[in-house]
Amino acid sequence: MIKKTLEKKLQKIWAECGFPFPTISLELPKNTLYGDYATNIAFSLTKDWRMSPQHAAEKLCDAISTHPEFANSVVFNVQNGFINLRLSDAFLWEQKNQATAFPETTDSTLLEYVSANPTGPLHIGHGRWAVLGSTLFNLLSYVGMPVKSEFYINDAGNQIVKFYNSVDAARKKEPIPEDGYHGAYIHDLAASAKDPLQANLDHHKETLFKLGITFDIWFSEKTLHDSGEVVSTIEQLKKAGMTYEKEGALWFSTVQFGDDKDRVLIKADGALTYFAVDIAYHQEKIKRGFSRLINIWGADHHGYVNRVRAGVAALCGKHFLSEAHFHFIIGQLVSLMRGGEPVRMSKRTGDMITLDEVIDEIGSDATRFFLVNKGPDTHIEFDLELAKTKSAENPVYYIQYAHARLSGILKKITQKTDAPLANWELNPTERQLLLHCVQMPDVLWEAAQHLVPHRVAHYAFQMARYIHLFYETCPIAQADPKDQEKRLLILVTAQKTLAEALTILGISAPTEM
RNA sequence: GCGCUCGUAGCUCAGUUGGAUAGAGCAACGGACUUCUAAUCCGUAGGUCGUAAGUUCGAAUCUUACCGGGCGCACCA
Repeated sequence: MIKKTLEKKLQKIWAECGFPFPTISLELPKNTLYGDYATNIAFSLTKDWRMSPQHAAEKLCDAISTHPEFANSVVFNVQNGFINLRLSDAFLWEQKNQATAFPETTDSTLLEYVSANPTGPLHIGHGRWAVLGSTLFNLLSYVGMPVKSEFYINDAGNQIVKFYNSVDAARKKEPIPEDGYHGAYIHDLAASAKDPLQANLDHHKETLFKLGITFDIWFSEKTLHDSGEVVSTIEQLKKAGMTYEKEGALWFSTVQFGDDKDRVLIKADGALTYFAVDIAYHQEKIKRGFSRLINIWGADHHGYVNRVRAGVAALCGKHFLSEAHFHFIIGQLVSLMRGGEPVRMSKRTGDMITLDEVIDEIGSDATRFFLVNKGPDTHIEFDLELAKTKSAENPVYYIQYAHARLSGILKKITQKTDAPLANWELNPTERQLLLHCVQMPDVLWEAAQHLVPHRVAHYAFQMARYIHLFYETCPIAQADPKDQEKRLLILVTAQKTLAEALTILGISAPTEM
């Protein structure tokens, strides 16, 4: 990781020179003319040092610019108070061959996502959480964080009863209860002898598999009831004095843990609330040894975040109030349009487009890219007609084409590897591409730290841009042997790097298109 | 009404702990295929970063108020 390494080096050397800074953080200048990295440290010194940022930066730069540690690797210059760093070509070549060692993480993470009710088919919103979750999972795994993925199956409770009643009614050719499920799929389920819940679940698995998604753990809610976990969780809360009775119900005072009001655990009719089950579930996760929980939820459940967090904090320790140990990613909903008209997505109407249909229409790669390319906080408006007619212009093809083009060259030209590189000087296009390649570990590490999978998509797109430019302006077949050798090495690196990014995104890297 | 969230180019969206002249794609316009794949590249045009204050060397980013969209506010799941 270049950036981290440079930050540490700078900090160390400045400390030796008598400038102890707690941390140095490098940023990527917007304008690449300034350099590859920059630091604004001088701006924070103006008061103490009683000098202008420019002056302070020059002083700091003097201390390091001739340091042997940076000889042949970094060129410094000061502009507008910023200290700019430019990496040498030799350094870039060296980095290309360096294996990345990501810092070790002690936390063991459980990533729960999708967790759709098995009472109906998955819709595009589920697709979004699914793609976000699986990309995040790939990302965390890639940077060496221990992580397991889990799908929580809501196979108990009221909705399940209503669901079974609906299918039963359909089987008996009776009208479906008012408060039941009225989708057309209910009749399909009724026509089959299979258990309808299991049938839905199998269908979920198939749909997710089409997107290349599998889960480490499928966790059944029913097992929490059967094992007595829910009851014992409530007992535990009672003993801790965190519950009280009011109007015939048992309440949990979650307010003291940041919730805006207290919540019912056992209703006046003696039934458990979903909340009671859910905190038992989350406690169970921690009992299984996970020290960090990440949940991806739809925005329609965001009002639920605080009470679950409060519950977990009460049972398992206040550190779960912190995002570092219990993180929620709230995915905004996806509005599905067809020809400018909104498509309703309710499971109860029957008038819905399923995730399955979307994947069949535009393909897994495009579906994944479209859903992961945007931050989870944005509201996506997705027009199916538009997606179909413009599928050839989808950025995912731009990226895949970049990979295919490189493959095309490799098919025609075989690479000679062993000879030492005769010409390692980089022209701007070559340099841009190689630099971007060796920066991947930094990008992935930071994306993993901030839990922002969409940054991987942007990285891949940027990579494709540089590859196309390289392809257009740096011929290989007709280049002289020195350039050819050098460019082939860059090409192989770029192709491998892009393929890795695509793997994390769960998108195929075709060798021809 | 309260809470969460979003508002950046005509459209869809990036913009990293606050940094240098605000960034892409699509759409529009003009160029580049006798070449390793033109699903590409180059160029032009496009902006009161919702509005108004505040914080400071410096704000799209932080604070407050308002405007507008989405979603939540159950002894449903």
